Amino acid sequence: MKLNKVVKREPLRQQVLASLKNALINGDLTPGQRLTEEGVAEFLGVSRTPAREALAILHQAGSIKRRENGGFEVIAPTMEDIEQIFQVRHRLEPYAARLAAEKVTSGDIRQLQKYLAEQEAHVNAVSATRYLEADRALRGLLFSLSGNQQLVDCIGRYEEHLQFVAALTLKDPAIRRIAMNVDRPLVEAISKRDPEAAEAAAHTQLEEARKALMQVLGDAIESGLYG
Amino acid sequence: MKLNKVVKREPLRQQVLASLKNALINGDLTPGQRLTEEGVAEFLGVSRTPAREALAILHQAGSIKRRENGGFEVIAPTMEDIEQIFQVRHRLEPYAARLAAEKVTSGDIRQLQKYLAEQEAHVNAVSATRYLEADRALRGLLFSLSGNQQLVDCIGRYEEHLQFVAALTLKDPAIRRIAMNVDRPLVEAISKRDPEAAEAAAHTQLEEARKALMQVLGDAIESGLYG
DNA sequence: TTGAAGTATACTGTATACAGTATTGTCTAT
DNA sequence: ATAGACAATACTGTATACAGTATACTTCAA
Repeated sequence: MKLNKVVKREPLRQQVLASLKNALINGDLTPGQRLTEEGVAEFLGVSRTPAREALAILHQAGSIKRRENGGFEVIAPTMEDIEQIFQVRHRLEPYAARLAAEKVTSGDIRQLQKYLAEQEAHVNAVSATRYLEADRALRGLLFSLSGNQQLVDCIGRYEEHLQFVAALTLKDPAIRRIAMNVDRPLVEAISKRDPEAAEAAAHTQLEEARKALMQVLGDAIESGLYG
Repeated sequence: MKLNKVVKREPLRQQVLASLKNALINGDLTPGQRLTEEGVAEFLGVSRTPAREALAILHQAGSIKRRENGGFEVIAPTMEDIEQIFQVRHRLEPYAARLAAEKVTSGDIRQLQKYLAEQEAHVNAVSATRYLEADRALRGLLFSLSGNQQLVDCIGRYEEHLQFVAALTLKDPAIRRIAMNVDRPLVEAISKRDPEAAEAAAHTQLEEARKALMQVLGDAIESGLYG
């Protein structure tokens, strides 16, 4: 039997999807922006088929919505959406943190702290990119430590809707510093394998995050930069 | 200006998707079963394109998974998956029930009770179809009464994974009768606008449902009818 | 009988063609 | 100048063609 090729060529669809997701996260695609199959296809130099499929997946995931007459547009979460998402987060994420604290291994703890250090290192940077990457990595690991894949999937569902607003919020180093102050205790509680403390820290962290996001979103809407 | 046509023709993709979803729910497609673009297309008399898109959506939703070498297969939730889903349900659904009890209107209550009566009417029927329809309708309404669309979406994420096993479980009228015994108090608590009682009833209901599903799934796996 | 090679088959990924529809811009007649 | 008709444009929905690849099958040789 022949071995599989080491290089497994990714379908174009996946590459297009990755491009679009990336653009959504880093703000190249802003809420309200129009997207058509042909436009995406042409821009990325592929045919309509993979573009169409990537858009369908994004649509299914809720990151974009169909326009009245053709095309899609990037979703612009309202303040109400954000409030509702945080209600759900309060139900799920502290629970995930608790489970993680019960199951975490020493290796996991090292990795969590590595991500945290990575955040610390970029907390005052001009660009928030590296900070955000470390943040996403840390959160991803933390949730997966819960050992409950269904829980991770549920959390993943709304994460994407938050990313644009979160990135907007964390552009400001001052807010990053505040965020670190509530991230540290969470990692610490998990490192001490203290489920109660982890759950409490997750609640605190969410409350801070909610306040910051609502503030920034409110300002953005008011100044007409959004919506 | 001309009025929009009243009849807005559904894309084939949607029809294919609906067919497949329906087949998943009522057991025409059983876990482990193979699905190919061409097979679906031919069976439903459409070209590969809409079939492909419907499959992509199902895949994205997690109802089917890609096979090693071509095609998809219907997902077969393991006992662990079900346990994990119920952990999530315990976090979300009692909360949704609580919110619903706080916001429910008299009209909603009438509708809930109508669905409950519909369930009662078919609890001993030979086919579980009508019972299941009423059950889905009731749950859908109940959750949407929470007023939190993000919460509804999260709940919707895993619902599909449960439906096959739930349908299998509720084939047995005896289990349907047990289910009614825990459904009634929930609707009652909401009708009384009692959030505490609603939350508690939802927990109880979930615990009963979990036990029943695990039992049936365990038997099915043991007898090799599944997996 | 068995192993190896070559061939047929089945399926996906991708591009492209074509039809249908809504919107927009333009031209003409009044 | 303006209303109304008509053409151009911009999309999506759907079918289909074609290439690439993995699997199964068959055939031929030792």
